[in-house]
Amino acid sequence: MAYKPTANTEARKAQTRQNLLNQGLTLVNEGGFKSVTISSVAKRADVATGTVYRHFTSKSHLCTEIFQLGTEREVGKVREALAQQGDVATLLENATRVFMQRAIKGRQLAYAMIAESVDTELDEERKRYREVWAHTYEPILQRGVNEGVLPKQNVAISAAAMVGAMAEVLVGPLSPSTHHLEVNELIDAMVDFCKRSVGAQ
Amino acid sequence: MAYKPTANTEARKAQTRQNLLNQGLTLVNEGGFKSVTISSVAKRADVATGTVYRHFTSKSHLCTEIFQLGTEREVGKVREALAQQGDVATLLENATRVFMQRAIKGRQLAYAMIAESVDTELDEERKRYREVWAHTYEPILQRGVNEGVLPKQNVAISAAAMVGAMAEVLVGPLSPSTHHLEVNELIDAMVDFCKRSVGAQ
DNA sequence: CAAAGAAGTGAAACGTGATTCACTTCTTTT
DNA sequence: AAAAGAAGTGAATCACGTTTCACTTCTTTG
Repeated sequence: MAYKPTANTEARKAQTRQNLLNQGLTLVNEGGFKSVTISSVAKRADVATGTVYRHFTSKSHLCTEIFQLGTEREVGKVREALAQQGDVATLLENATRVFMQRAIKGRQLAYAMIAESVDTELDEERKRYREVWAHTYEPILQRGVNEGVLPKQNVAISAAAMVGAMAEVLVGPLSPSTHHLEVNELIDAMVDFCKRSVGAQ
Repeated sequence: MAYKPTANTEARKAQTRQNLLNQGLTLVNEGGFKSVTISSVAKRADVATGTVYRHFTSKSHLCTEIFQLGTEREVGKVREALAQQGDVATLLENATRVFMQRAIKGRQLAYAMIAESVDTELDEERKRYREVWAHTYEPILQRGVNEGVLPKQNVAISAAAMVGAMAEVLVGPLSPSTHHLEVNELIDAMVDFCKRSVGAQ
């Protein structure tokens, strides 16, 4: 008589869970973490609020996972760009473009992921991911330094600083309202900035 | 019989108001905006919660003024550094050091001022101040470009990016816990980074 | 000093959103 | 098909901080 869900049932449950995360991410996309409430997520995913608690122990837990999902996705894309063949300057340029381009569509998301503060728990997670970001850029910088095409520098700091620079221009003067600036102009400027900042060319 | 407060009484009131702001700023310093509540500020200033509403129409209003107070202070210091005599590279270096040094003691404050999101109203204010920051650095960059010591570039973007870079390393890998890094090492690295990023030597 | 009005008080009302839990529905097992 | 347990529900409760307001205290004026 003892009931154990079959693989199939478990899969369905997992799907609900995943759906909650996806809908949550969508919400962040649209209005940042501040628009994520248990009921807003539940409504989007078309389940009751109580159901959310069958999958996540607390709102913090839910937000943390949403954050991870979103960040992992972006980091992955940048890693991909950096894993290609090519010289340091080119790869750096490509990675910058990928990061910027993706962040611009989905600016709200980028902002939420990089800066928006929610609660202590999520802030901790974000701190961890700052390192992930830095580590994403570190290898290419290190390679550049080793090859002698980049000047000697603390690559960890340079990497973090580069990410910060990109993040800032995304949420700063270039807010959706302020359009005295073409998107491409911005990206080009940042490509130059990033290259110069680490001493490429 | 109609009572009108004398200058003296008004001064005392103004003092209460100022005290609320100062105590609020202290709280931000210690625990970010999230630790600012009407009652925490009131308690610190040793007045009742209701009193706060005699001076500020709402929590948002209070936070906005605290934010302005804190930011104005920092911007002022950097402006001062940039107003000295000297060549572009030197002034830039000095300004970077001032910014970084001040932000490091008072990291929580720096973070709160630059990134911590609180409510829509304050976010608006922060957006305004991002421009202020950018404008603070713009003139020196423009001068550098004019003098030909810096390469042609979009100085507004460069300025914003520089600020972002500094902000990031302040809240990132260099969190209070992570001390594998000397403060001076960090500052030096950022001075180099900033100079390179705008193409100074 | 008495009246008028400003400044200050703080307990209570409110608002918002997280969390709980008794209950229903769906799946599996015998 | 009945029992056992998992998944899902959503109204009710709770937590926590903001805001209000009737009231007290302080200051000024005639």
